[in-house]
Amino acid sequence: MDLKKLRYFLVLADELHFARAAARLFIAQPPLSRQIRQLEKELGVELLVRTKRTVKLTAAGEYLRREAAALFAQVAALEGQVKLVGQGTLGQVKIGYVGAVMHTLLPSWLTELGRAYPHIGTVLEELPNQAQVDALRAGRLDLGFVRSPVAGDSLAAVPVLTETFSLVLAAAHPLAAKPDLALADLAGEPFICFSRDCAPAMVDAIFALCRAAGFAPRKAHETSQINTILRLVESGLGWSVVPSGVADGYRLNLRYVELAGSPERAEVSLLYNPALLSPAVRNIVALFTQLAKGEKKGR
Amino acid sequence: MDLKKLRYFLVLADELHFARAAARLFIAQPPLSRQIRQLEKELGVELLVRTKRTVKLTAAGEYLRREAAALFAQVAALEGQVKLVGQGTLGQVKIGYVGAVMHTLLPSWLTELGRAYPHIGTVLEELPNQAQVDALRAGRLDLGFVRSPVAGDSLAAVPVLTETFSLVLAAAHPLAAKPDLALADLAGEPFICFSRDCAPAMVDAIFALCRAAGFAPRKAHETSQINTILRLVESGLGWSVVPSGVADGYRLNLRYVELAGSPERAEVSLLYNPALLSPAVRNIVALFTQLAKGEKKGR
DNA sequence: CCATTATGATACCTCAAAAGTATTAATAAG
DNA sequence: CTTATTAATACTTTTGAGGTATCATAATGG
Repeated sequence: MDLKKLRYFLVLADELHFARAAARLFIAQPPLSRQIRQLEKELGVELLVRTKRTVKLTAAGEYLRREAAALFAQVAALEGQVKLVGQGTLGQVKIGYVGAVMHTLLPSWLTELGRAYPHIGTVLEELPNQAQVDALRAGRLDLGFVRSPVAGDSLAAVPVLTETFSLVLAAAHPLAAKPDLALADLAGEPFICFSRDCAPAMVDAIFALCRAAGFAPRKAHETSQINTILRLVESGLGWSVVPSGVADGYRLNLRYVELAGSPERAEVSLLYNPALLSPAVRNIVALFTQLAKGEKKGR
Repeated sequence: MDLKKLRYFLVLADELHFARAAARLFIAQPPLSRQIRQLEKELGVELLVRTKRTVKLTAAGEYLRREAAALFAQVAALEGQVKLVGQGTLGQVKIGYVGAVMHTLLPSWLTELGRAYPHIGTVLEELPNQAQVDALRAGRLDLGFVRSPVAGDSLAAVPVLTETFSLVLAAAHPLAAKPDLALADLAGEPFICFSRDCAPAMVDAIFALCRAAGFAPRKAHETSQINTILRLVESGLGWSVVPSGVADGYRLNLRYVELAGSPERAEVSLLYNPALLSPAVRNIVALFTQLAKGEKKGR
């Protein structure tokens, strides 16, 4: 069964007159007669009763007429949707992210994404840096928000957020009350450290900050999740240094001291695989690059 | 977009190899390449990335592959269903009936219909005789259960039920207590009559019964619904004669006396329009004719 | 009742497009 | 550097869809 034959049948079912239907289809009457008979032969069913100079649909014809119309609607919808996928305005995009960005730019950027491309769906997954890099290479992920720079060759990176670091300390800690609290004050205190495996560049930057303050931190605990670091700090188990942005995200009993004086910065980049660049991902990268420019200007 | 091209694409998307896909489609490789490129041109979208000796689907290709598979499933289902409609095992049939048969054979016959043809749906409508005849002629109805015989030329009738008549009287009526109650006893009493317009043959038979008993009934009230007749009789407004079958249907305070002695009979026929005979209706007529034979043998 | 008209079917021809064959270009592998 | 693999290209063949002319049949009008 061919869509052309079905289209012919639909017009004929509408006109119930071979010559008029053929005219509407811009073909002559005999080919129409033939196509319809072929369709009937294929289906093994009479679709029309041709009698007494008048053409009438059989029960099977009525049924086909009703259902075929629905089928054509679906085909048309499918064609349109494939075009939209090709243009990158329809689709599903898998996005990975490090936990911290959920407290900074991700929610508002996803809102913008929904506004700009309402028919693009997202699958979101919080993942450590390296897992995202692997997933992007393998095509299991379309986009990643990672702590940059990453070693990833073959992956493209767009810096989207640059943050200062902040010293963080339990509000209940004896030193928290000190007005001009600085990094050097914590030289002897236990340090809660982000895992170097997950974001080496960021950890290196934090250690560089300490070195500039004249000491090497005493590493007491290590974890790969910002949330865990802050909970440990709040519990009085030590102090830490985190990107300043997370201060807004978690409402805990903590004292933050921004370390804006030093040149060290924590950077988040948007990562994607240029070899597997779908139109939707291309559009999103463009949108997010634009948003990143706005953020920088906005500050 | 053509189903043939779509089928080619589906196989290619499955194989991701032009030569193998072409072999599976029993065509040579160049025509397949051409058809796929035509499909891409029609849709205005790249469906495949042909690079590095390896073929890969784009996002649009992935989308089309998924949706096209569903589309083919629908087309196959449609083809099957049209065939079933042609065979008369799928469809919807409009059935009219006079009220009385709802208390005799209709419920059990519809159960049998559901068992024999589970995919045939029915639209049931209680209608007087003449309305059914008109609707059958106009094609608004496929089948009718009527009091026969009917004047209807051009309609085919199959007798399906022959009933004796029963005299009916309110249980509270003075005469109801009489043990050997007969028609002649009611000569002077007011008679509740079925409308002759609706089923002339049946009313004529009832009057013939009275004439045989030696009197002409004194018509007090007239209605076209059995239910109304029985209610009026129960209220003591008069007596009537009805087909015996209805005695089982209505549980009212009535006394029935079967008039089996006379040759008069009430007959129900299955009526249909042979000019508009769909396969489903043909099957149902055959089934019901069979059931009617069983009923007759069963008695 | 016959001539006329309307309508779908049939016979035959034409042509476009789909499929086939041979070959090429490009790339990966040894 | 050669060989093998794979899709694309050029060209030919074949199929089948569409066109024209005509026929058969049934409704319509005088």
